[in-house]
Amino acid sequence: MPPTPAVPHGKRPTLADVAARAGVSTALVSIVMRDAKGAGAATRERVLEAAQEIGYRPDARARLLRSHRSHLLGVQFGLQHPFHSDLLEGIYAVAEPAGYQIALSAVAAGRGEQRATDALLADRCEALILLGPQAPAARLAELAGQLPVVSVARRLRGTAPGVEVVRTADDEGARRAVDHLVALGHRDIAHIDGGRAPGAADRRRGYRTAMSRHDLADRVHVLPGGLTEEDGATGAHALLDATPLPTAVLAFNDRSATGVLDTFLRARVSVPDEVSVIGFDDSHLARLAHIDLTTVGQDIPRLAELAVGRAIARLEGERTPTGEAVVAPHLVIRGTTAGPA
Amino acid sequence: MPPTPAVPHGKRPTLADVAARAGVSTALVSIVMRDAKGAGAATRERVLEAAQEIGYRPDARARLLRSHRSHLLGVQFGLQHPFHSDLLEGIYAVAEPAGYQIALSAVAAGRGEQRATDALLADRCEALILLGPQAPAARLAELAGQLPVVSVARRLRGTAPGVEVVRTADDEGARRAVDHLVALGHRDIAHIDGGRAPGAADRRRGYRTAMSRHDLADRVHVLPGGLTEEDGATGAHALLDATPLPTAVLAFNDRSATGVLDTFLRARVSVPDEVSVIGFDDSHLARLAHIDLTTVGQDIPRLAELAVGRAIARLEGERTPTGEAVVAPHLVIRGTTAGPA
DNA sequence: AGAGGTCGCGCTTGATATTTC
DNA sequence: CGAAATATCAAGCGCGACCTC
Repeated sequence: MPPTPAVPHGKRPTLADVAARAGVSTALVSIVMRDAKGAGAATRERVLEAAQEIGYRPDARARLLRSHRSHLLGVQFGLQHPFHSDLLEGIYAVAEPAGYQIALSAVAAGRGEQRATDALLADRCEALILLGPQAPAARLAELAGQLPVVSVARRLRGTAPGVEVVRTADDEGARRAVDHLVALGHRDIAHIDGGRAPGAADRRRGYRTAMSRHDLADRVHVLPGGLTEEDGATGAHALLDATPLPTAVLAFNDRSATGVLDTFLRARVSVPDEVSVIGFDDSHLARLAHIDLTTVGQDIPRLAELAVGRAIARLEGERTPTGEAVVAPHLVIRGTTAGPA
Repeated sequence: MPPTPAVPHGKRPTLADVAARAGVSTALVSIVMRDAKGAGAATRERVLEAAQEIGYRPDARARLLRSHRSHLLGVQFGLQHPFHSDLLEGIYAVAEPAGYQIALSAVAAGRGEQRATDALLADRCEALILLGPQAPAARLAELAGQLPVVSVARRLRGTAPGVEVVRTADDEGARRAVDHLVALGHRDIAHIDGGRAPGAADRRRGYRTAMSRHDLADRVHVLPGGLTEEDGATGAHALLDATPLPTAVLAFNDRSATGVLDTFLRARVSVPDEVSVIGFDDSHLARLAHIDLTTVGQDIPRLAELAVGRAIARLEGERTPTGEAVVAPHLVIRGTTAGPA
């Protein structure tokens, strides 16, 4: 037999129940539950005890309905993006201490961004934080007309007025990677890009610019890619087919770089002895001892802090968008890069 | 200049606003917004138009507050578990067509399961679906005393009355893997286990049982592991150090198997020519062309369907827990297994 | 300062009133 | 005239802001 629950299903206790049990008014219970001032120490204790006994929990919805502020930040994220998971960790860590709750809405197969944001709006979020949104700028602008919107990791210049943008300096990241390789003595550096993924265009541009700056414009070699391991593997195969091999490869991200590493291993091409490989993101993957990938790290805690901070700033008085917040990436040198043979 | 929003910040339109604009009562607007019967076609159109014009959206919270049913399923998941992401996709796919909304609450560093479930309860979820919960059985029983609780992918027998359990037959999965290897001619089959991870004990047991059934009890070799790539790599190194190498390795999951593969590649041990490797989960990773991992697939759509189904069944009348729902896994044969040399 | 009373947030939901054939 | 279709009314859901004692 299951243990007798303090409160059977379907009969959730309310403020009034606690009040009755403690022999006080509901208003007082409300005060106590919110830790507001206006209640004596003795009563406070009695109320808390009564609440405990009957298993009372404040109803968040009723609460939000009544108070004009909801202190709710809606976050849209992609279920299949580990990078979004990392950002979410950071967002929780910043938002909750600041007194804001997070409402999550996932983008998944069969559940597009429109559905995700609609759910968030219906939940009365005060602001939206969108991780790597793919929606057209017009849609973002439309949302921004209704409430503060922060776009993380997607560049949007001018086309979506009112949208706050928080992103990594992707071009600078690519530049740092190229600089590092050139410093090691590389000249033939190929780039397997990210196609139409957020940030891909900037990384591609950063790569090109950096190559030119080192007088290597004629060595520029961009291969079409994407954001998965498979895209990296495909790119690596293309490199193997077209001899000679470059001495270094800059992949769009760590997942792609992993595909590159794997392909080279199978082809008996030694990394970093024959070819150096650099990733992007500094994901958990890159840090694993047996991958040990040199990569461009995004400052995830900082991105999360900025995203939440911008949203809150807009909610708490700031009228105008601050424009872009661009966070510098940093190079993390590990074992997949070395001087050319 | 940003486009003039239909509704400026902070003045969210309500039913009453729509009613005033359409010249009808709020009750009627409510009927129209819910697509309920009781409104004429012409009025319906007029109301919808008015709602559209002023950018009205129903307030989900007020709605839930008023109606006795909330049709809200709370789902707790781990941010760093790709397997949970896959399950979530399935859960969305089943729940929304059934008329239920999903409230997400993530477990992350600094945000434990208690916090996660508390948030869900405060949100007035009608039932809880917990993905791979690690909380003590007593806590789960306590929750089950308040509302229907479904635990996915964690075994709980007897110790947590009232909790519905949906899980894969992990022991059977391990058995199928061993059977496959034995059929190929393997006898020296090692198992790098999952330590204390959910399902690890069952997989370990399934491995042992299957080995015994094939009269290979004396070849049983279990190495301590875990659920990450690193754990697999560590196990593989241990195998390499202690000659002779087994002819086949069963890893706890695909991530662990990836670590094993990588380690063997680096050590110039050919897979599957010298050693066969099997994973568990049939994650996206395993399917990648360049990994091509033989693995034990969990039936994610079925797990999701059962989890949501059980929760809804309990909400819609069924009084008693149905006990465990155990889903059969299936072997997915790819390129990392072959006969021994 | 500590306490209670009251109203209404935005919505749904019976019961009730008005129409139409 | 009565059933069915439309529309309205009024009462809260659980809570917090504000007022009073």
